[in-house]
Amino acid sequence: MPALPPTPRRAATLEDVAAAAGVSRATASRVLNGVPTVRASAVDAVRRAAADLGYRPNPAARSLARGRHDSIALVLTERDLAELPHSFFAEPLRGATAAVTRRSLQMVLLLAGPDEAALRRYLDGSHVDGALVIVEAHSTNLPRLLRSSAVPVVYLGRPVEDPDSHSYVDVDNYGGARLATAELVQAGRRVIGTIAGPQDMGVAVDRLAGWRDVLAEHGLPAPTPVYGNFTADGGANAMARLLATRPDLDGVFVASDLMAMGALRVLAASGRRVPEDVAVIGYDDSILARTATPPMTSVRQPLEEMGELMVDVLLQLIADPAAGPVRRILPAQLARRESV
Amino acid sequence: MPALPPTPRRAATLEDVAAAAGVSRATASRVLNGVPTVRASAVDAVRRAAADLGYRPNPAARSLARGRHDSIALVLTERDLAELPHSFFAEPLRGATAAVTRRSLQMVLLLAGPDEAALRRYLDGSHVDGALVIVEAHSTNLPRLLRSSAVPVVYLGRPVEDPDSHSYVDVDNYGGARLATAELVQAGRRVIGTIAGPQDMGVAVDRLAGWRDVLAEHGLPAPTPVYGNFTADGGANAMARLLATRPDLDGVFVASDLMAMGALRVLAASGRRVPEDVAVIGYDDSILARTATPPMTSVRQPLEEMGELMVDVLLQLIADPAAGPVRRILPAQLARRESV
DNA sequence: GCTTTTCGAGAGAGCGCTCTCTGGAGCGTC
DNA sequence: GACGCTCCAGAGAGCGCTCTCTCGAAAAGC
Repeated sequence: MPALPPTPRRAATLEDVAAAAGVSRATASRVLNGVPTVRASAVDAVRRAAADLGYRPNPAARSLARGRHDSIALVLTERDLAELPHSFFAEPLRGATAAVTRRSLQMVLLLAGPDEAALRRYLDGSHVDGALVIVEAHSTNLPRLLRSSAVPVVYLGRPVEDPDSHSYVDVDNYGGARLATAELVQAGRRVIGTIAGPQDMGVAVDRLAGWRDVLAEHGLPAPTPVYGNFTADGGANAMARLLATRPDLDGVFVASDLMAMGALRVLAASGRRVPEDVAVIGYDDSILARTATPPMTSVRQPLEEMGELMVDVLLQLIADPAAGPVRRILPAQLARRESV
Repeated sequence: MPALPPTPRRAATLEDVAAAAGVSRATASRVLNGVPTVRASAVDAVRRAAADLGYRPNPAARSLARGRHDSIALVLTERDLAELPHSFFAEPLRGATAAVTRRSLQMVLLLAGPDEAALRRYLDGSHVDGALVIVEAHSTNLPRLLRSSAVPVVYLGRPVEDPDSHSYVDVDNYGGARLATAELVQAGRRVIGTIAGPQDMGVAVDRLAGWRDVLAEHGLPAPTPVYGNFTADGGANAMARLLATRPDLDGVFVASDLMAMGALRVLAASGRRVPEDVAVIGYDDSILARTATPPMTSVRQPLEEMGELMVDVLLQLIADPAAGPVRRILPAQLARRESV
């Protein structure tokens, strides 16, 4: 005769809790959901029974019954994950996850691959209550695709096309560039160039404008800007071109840390010392800035805070989809190090 | 009289599809799940109806009925997300997500905060079918906590304690260190030091052993190793100490790129050129290595592949939990650049 | 003392799907 | 021609929870 099989260790259900507490399933549900119209002794009994049985509500059943999911999607692209500097998605991710956890929601990770339409289908397929999109704005047409999707969507950064019809959380790029340029001026630099990003990106346009305006306000001449593509090599090329035009350069504002790494390499190769001969300020305050030689001053974006704010905005939209596009712009800061 | 309310645009259910196709719900379900015993004409009708109605199965209902979730958890820690070099989680994440998507599962992101027990409760709470843990091994006691959790767990990297009772995917750290050291020997270096990691981490122990063994095999003396804590500043301190003991150093193997950044800074400050005076090899092949001045040779771990493999292993364990701990070790490679 | 109101809680109908059970055709067999 | 098979497909019972409906009992009102 075979030994008795071990107790199947089925997870406790609400039914079990109700039975153990001597109340109906409905009452147990009320207690666990904080409905106030329950006699105190019943509340205690249910709480105790739930604890004793190690009861955890089955989220699938709950979601089915409620028609809500208590989970939101986080959309990243494979490309960005591979190429973006560390902080760009790690920090917002951290902020968003913290905010989501605090509200006991869960976050589903979605990697948008080449087939972005699949993503739209997924979002319309009633899996999540809303979506957070953290991708490089210009590298995607997600905003176009997701417009009028079944669930609300919040973007990190202003979408390039038709920004007014989307909800987003952004940082003040113009202000950040002003901060950096003003710092260089304050340090006594007089020939302050810039390595700007591609001008089909709003971010890059704003940063260029901030640099230009501060120079103008101080009556300083603006060297012709050079452009990079937000890569290290692009930054190196741009720096070489800038030095060719303005060998007397004594300061440079670079629109990203990654480009600044290339720029530092070229400055070193040309025999110039940083900051003695040329002061450099990057943008992003990424790990690259912190570990550069010398550690580099850089414009810091409140990325983690942005992630949290994205969740706030998304929940607001989930609660009231008609609240229309919500836009929030946060100020940039300057992380001062030894390159100025 | 109020206008008729707009059609509620309720999502199509299986019932709707079945009705449109003129079959029962059961048959529609069969078609959509690829059960072969269905007449061809019915298959067509159901497929067409599903397409017409834009039918997407409700995952909550499916999960409830099947008792499976088709989703796995990805566990990261806040700390790691903040401090680890870019590639350390981005690449495995990418590999894992790709593998998960390919099998049309979904990935739920879990940030393990200070309260790691909450994580255990979550995993036992029947939300996911299994978990992937991508955290710095020594910074956590997750393995202890998650042992005998309700669902299978696969770790990136060998857990420090009691590794034999856990499933993991790791890379051959000893072999990677051998690769790097052999490269330095081959380049004609004769005084080859190492900046090792904390010796309470298995990874660091293995890397140190690889370096030592290769030197011994070539009959080269091994300078006393110096230790860093896997930070840039730690690497800088270690480098300074190493130079103090062995001013004649002409090669150094550093157990992480981040520490190598600090080392490069100190080498530059001491007036030594890389690679002319001292050759440097890092570990991780992160963006730091690629953007360093000069671009640095580094040991590359197949992190993306590891992420994919983790998913394979996890699915295998979900299918057969009794398959016992599964261990997989992948070989390291060398990414050659200009620092040797 | 009887009716009305309020409060607390049970019954039970779903939510959308899966999957077992059952049964009707259509075919071959003796 | 009765019987047994195989092949398809419908009926319907859940999966675990929420939430409306309903109702008894206690409190309040006249």
